[in-house]
Amino acid sequence: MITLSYALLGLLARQPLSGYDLAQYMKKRVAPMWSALPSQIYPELARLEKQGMVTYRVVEQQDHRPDKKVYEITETGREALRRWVIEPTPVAAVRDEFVLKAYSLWLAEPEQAIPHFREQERLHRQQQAQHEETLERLQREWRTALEQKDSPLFGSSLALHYGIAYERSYADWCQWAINELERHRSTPEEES
Amino acid sequence: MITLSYALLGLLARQPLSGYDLAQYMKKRVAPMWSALPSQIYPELARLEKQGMVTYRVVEQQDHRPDKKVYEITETGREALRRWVIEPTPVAAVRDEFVLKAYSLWLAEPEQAIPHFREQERLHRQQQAQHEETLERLQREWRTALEQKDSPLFGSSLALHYGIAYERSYADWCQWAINELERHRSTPEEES
DNA sequence: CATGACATGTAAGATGTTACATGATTGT
DNA sequence: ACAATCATGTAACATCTTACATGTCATG
Repeated sequence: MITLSYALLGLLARQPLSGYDLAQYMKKRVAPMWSALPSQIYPELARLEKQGMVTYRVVEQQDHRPDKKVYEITETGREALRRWVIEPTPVAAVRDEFVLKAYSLWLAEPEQAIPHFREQERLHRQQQAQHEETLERLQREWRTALEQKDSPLFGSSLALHYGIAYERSYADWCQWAINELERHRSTPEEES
Repeated sequence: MITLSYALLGLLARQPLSGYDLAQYMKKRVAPMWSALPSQIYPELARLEKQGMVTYRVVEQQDHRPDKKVYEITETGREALRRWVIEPTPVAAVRDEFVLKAYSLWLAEPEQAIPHFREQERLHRQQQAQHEETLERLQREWRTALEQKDSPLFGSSLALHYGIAYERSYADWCQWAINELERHRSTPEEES
């Protein structure tokens, strides 16, 4: 079982969903932890079904919209997920192309890099704001559930807090880098 | 050209290195940005050589140690690296198995998860301390070079600052989560 | 009249990991 | 005696991305 399987089971443990729904969730809600495209999700769901981790029923739609398969987690799937959750995990390897570019930035003109840092900062602040909004909505609507460790919302809260911290720290780094780059740019002028 | 190529070129732009050296660097210094194993690095170096991005000369060793190929970046390689550095970059997708487990933590007993959070916190604080040490060493030994935007050490500084912020934010999240988990554990007792 | 939402997939290719192979020297 | 360091790779496998295929309805 690959990690993606557990991402899917983690969503299905909360509610039944179609492959299409799962793909949407992977883009939005699960984005701070894992990501996958539909072309990987559909075959993986078929594999989970063969292994007895999920079942599905075909739901016919109105308005000539295509039929959909709504997947549900089985007790076997729930057990596998429970076991995986409490297994030890190796520290995640970071793979960030933008930071890697920063490492070789000394080869280029700072002026050309500054707009890219501004854009990254903007996008990460935007993502941070979105997570904060989601968290606040959960807190307003489900105050009591968030206090129960056995509520799915407790898991959502943990993940959202991670996402918020990650995005803020990333955006702050961009801001700091822009400052450094601009400081360097103005330094030669101080010679006069 | 895959991202790994630029990671390798980014190291070779600073000094000539063997494949073995590069593999060591990828494990330590480049870890906060990218990672790769020797089995991927060696074939990739061969491809870079075919493309004229790097050259190598065989260096015979003493003490019956195996010969090594010391790679050097070419002007072509340096130009490719320079162009890549100032290209726009899509926001990096996060893929963190531990955070994904947190999302489904409501299915398990918090007591079983707490030690894993403690271990992750320990490892991330350790990594943070190591980056801080490296940065301080650079600052002590190369104070003037760090102020020059065209010095490799400027790139190192950017990357190290990122790594430090990332590790601290991760460790802080673990600490916060442990607190939450312990609070939940003690809550039932407050009923009396 | 084109794009996007809905809905499910397949096929080919790129990228990354795990396991294996060799062989001397130095440290525990 | 056993593992680690130095040094370079190959082969097989697992995973992920990109491109393609199908068809209707609503929106701009």
